[in-house]
Amino acid sequence: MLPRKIADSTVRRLAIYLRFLEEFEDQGRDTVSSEALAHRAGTTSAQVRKDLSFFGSFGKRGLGYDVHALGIRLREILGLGRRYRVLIVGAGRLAGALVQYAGFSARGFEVVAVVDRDPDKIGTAWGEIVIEGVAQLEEIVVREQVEIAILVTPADPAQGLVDRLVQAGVTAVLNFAPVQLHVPEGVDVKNVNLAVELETLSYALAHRVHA
Amino acid sequence: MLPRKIADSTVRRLAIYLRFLEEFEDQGRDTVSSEALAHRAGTTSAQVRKDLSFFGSFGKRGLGYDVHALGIRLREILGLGRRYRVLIVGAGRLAGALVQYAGFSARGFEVVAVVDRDPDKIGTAWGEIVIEGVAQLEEIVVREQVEIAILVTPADPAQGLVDRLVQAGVTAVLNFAPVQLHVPEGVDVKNVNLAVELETLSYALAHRVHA
DNA sequence: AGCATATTGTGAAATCTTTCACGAGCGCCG
DNA sequence: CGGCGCTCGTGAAAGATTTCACAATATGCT
Repeated sequence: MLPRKIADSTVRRLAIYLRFLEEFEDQGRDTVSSEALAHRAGTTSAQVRKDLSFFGSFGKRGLGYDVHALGIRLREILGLGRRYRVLIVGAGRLAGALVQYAGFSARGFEVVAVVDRDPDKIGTAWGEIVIEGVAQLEEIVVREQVEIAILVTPADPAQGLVDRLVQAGVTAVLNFAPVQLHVPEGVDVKNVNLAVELETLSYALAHRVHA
Repeated sequence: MLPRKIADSTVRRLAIYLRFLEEFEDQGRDTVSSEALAHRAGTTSAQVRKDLSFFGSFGKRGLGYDVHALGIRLREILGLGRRYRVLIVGAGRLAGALVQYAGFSARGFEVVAVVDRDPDKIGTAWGEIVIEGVAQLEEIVVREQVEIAILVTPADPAQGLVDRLVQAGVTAVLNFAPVQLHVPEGVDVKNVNLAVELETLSYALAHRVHA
């Protein structure tokens, strides 16, 4: 389960395949072909087979893949066999949407704490979770054994917060702040930037062939 | 302003450069080197120069780029010289966060309507905007001259909704629903899938070299 | 059993993206 | 005004990813 270096694009597709596999499983299908998966995932069958081949050979020639078995295998590969304890930094609306998003906890990502800077928010409850002060950041990371932090703050304080998180032991960060975070070797950061997504759309609109 | 085919990765980086350029402009800096931009954007100076070179040559050798002029040029390239009218489909919490997100309107993306399926939500106001019924989808697209739709619904209804949007004339879609949408030639779709982002993080955690 | 059909697994080829490396232009200073 | 130091622009090389194409193997039918 440990090939040297797998492309990020491959890992993302594996996550997408898993989603459709689960759908097929719910529908009671036993097997699925690379072609069927590819169609659902918006890629090609050769791509699906190549992606999977990095991790072993799971299919049966002439038949396809066993839906259930491949699902298990993909969850294993993606590290989804266990739960992850997640801290959300910043209690704005986007944070609220993330806390409530069922897709996360279904996949094993459990939000265990939320912190914010605003004294008016500290102490208020979001469902099970009571918002704590950002001053307690380090204490919370240790107390809750946080492994993943989701940063949902303005650009300005983001780097300082990530420094504190890393210092406290967090090694994986999902960053929504529109800055490039600098972190030491061994810490993973994934960036999500909604403005950038919209801007690639406007690029496409602007450069469309006008008939 | 019309090179054949520009990589998506390049366009995304241009959007990122623009963000830092604006920051530099606010700081009153007149010029910036490819090296400085690269550092902020988490890439290399050669990459920055190559990205820009697809669209012309904007720098001065020995000096760098004029912050103001390059900003204008990038906004032009990205199609940000005008405002875009955006419809949000689905009025959940994530939609709420998007409506309120200042970054969008600052970049010229103006939310002109929100629709939902839930009769309890229809008629309630979100700031300036009154939520309308999904039945009015086509009417709203025409009335408001919608160009971009943001789909923030569960997976199930997403394809049907996108079919209706395309039929009504929308040609750009930002899709948060965890499905691969099938659209005709000439329609652009960008996908944002938060679960996939987290799963690439858990992949990284699972495959880390355990010292 | 033999044949037709389906679909995987995978090297090799094609394509795409990033990095390298260096010539050339620009401004400053003496 | 000439030389120096800086930084761009870019073709070519390297590296990464995707696509191709086909042998291998499984099933089912007669």
